Amino acid sequence: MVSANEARQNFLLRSLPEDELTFWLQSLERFELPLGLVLYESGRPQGYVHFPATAIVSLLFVLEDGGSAEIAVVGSEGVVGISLFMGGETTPSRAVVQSAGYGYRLNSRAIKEAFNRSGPVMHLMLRYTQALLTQMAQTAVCNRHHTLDKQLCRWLLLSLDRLHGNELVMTQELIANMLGVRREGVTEAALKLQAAGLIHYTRGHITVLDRPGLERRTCECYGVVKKEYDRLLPNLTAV
Amino acid sequence: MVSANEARQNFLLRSLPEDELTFWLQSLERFELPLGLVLYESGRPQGYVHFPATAIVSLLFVLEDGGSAEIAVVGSEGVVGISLFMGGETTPSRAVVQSAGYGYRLNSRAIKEAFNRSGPVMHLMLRYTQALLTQMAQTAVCNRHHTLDKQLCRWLLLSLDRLHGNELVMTQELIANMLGVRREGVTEAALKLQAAGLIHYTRGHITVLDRPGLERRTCECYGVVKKEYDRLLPNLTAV
DNA sequence: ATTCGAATGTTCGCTACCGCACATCAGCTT
DNA sequence: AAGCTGATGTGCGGTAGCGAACATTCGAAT
Repeated sequence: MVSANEARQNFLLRSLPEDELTFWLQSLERFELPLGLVLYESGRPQGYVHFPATAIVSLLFVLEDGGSAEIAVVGSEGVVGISLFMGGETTPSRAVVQSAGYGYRLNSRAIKEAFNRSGPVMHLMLRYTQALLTQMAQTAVCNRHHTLDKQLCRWLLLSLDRLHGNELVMTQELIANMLGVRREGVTEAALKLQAAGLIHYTRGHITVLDRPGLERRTCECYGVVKKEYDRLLPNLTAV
Repeated sequence: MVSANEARQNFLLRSLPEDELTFWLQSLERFELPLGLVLYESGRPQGYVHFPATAIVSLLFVLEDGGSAEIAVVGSEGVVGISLFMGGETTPSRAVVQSAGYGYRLNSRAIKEAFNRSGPVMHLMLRYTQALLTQMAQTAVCNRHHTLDKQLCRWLLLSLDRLHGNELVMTQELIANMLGVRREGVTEAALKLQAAGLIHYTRGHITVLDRPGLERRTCECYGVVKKEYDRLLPNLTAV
């Protein structure tokens, strides 16, 4: 059993109609999300949707040869497991905890019932899904056209937006997996950003020193996605 | 006014409950889709959703510098304009007719009403949306990891699946825009495929000679997407 | 304090693709 | 049948990122 105030740490839960939230509290469970936990594996049925509170979850597509790429990040603004209400039950993607924390989970039956029972719940989830869709699409374009430097900036900013504070616990190896590039490439890009005074890092910790600087250096993709999230999910940033 | 049999050229329309389809027929309009027509421009409100019958529509993301990348293709299996029922009204993407033909359009109010009125309609549209989402995500990974050769194969196959016949009317310049690469790169890749006896082409026309060969040469991305479409949209291929 | 393993830094040759310039050519127009 | 225009072929130097091998160093554990 979770309190309403706890649940409100997540934007979607906070945006539910009052009576829905109250009803959900019966089924919501707090759920720890340690770094690296695989919430969903490609093609496997999912028992729960997860609403991150303090954690960040990456959605990854994995290739046969082990290559991978992050297609979207989900933090306290969203929900992991949209295929449950979209009707597909599974997706070909993997969901991995990228930044440790906790969240709340709701079992598959409860989310489906709520989705089908309540128009406002449905519309909220669908607007979020559309935002997620934009993030995925913009990531695709970014993969095609932008340099690793800029993509790293974008990635840092996306993560930062989903965290409180300005420090990421994250090795370059993991970032490389997310971006679908070589670790050495990340090292090189990170060195440049550090030399430019934008970030500082030590093993497994990245501190953002100059956020506006990062925003100036990143590609337009970050802004496009952010703008779309703000448009589709009003009051998202007004926390 | 469109007849039920005409409308059934599109998979989603064909999959509607009988009474829904009958009701839709009042509002459906046949709509010509000539090559290059821009159905939606990024960020512009959309008055209609379009159900292609014989045409193929590309969803493109366009960058400030004019760079672009196709994030998904929609043919007679789908619908263009999901943001109308997803609730966002617009998307940051552009929809362009990639292969001329026609389709049926339904005004924004009618699709929203149907979506909200009928559970089966909603679930059908959402399952399709999830399939589309998979296509987008897999495209993102493919952009990152696979060679132009393989991507061209994937692209040809995706287009072929949405056509009757084995000839595409399409210049290399356009394909380059879709894939987000240089035209010369497409020329080079196309030459290889032609040399391998898989395709034959003259100015603006590509004929696929050896489809199984293309399937052998493409990356796994094609198969992943196809499998997911078949899973989410049963009876799609049983035409 | 030492040790050890994981994280980071560095180098090398290589490949795919870019951007540009230009040559060629098919097929439509007149 | 000549001419034009858009489509395709080709060659160039340049670059970002790859893959592999290796050097270094932080910091946690003993």
